[in-house]
Amino acid sequence: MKLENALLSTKFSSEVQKASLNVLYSAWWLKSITSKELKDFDLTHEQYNVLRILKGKYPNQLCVKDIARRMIEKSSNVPRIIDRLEIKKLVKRTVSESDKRETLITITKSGLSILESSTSKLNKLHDCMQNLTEKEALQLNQLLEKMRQKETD
Amino acid sequence: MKLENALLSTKFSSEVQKASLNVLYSAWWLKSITSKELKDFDLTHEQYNVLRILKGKYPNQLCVKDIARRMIEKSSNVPRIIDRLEIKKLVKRTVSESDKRETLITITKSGLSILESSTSKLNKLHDCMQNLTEKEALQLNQLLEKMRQKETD
DNA sequence: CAAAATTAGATGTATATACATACATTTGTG
DNA sequence: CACAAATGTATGTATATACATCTAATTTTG
Repeated sequence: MKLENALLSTKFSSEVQKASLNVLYSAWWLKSITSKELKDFDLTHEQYNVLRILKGKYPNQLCVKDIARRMIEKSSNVPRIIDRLEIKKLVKRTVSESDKRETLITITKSGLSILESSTSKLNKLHDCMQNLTEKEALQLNQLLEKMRQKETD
Repeated sequence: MKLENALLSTKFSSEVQKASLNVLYSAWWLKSITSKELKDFDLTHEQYNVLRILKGKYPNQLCVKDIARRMIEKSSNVPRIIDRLEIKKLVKRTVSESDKRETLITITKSGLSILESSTSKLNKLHDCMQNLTEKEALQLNQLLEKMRQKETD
């Protein structure tokens, strides 16, 4: 859908301003289609993201701040997301021996299993909407990174 | 910042998958830099968005569902955002005469004034980070719309 | 035209975001 | 080594998201 139809607006002051709105809308769109799939697994987008990060380092553990650093949305409140995953026994908390301030998070067998099946479902969705070629995706990545150029590194 | 550095990850299964994460991260990045500016005006991103929509039709009024249809994030709970704007006297609610189910929302003088000054601040921010040319922005818009191609219209 | 279905908006609940603060542990410095 | 500063995590608060439910008004229909 064209942005004009999605927002019922035709008044954009420039292509640059329109691009900002387009990025925001596209992110909402992506989140909402994936969340719909994750619902079958009783996972939120953010819970899935934490599980995915933990799996990336499995069987190593990660502490809360290391997870936070890898989150897409940096202001995510990771301890609270962990709370919900822990209740569902998808992760385990242990106090770090080397630094007792740190809480180490381990993904459980159950967590790995639910991550695997949900990822496979998301990949199927992804294949269905493979509208962009790899070359176009590369171009999109370059443009987004150029947009964020001034970001404090 | 490159996505690899933002997410501390180098394992992307494809440029297409990376593009999804890049869109999500870019949206978070855009929201967080604009929210920082809006804080001076005691406005959230969503409150600002509602005011902007109302101004677009000013001096005409809009009912709640017409605002909702123009929101970037379609799942926004517009009545509650209106609640907060109403407390700050930036908008006014009136029951529609033609259809008493509808609530008509009017932006107040105070709302217009705060919108004007916050918009001018955001535009300044925008100028500072004008990294994309109009041509690149157009290309970005086209790629995002191609990505969303399968969207049910 | 009365009953059923639909629509508009408000409200409730769980989770998340954004940010502040509190507490415990660790590190740095005199 | 004591004590201040910094760090890691948990927790509190306001607002938002996502979605369900409720009420009132309107439209459809039989």
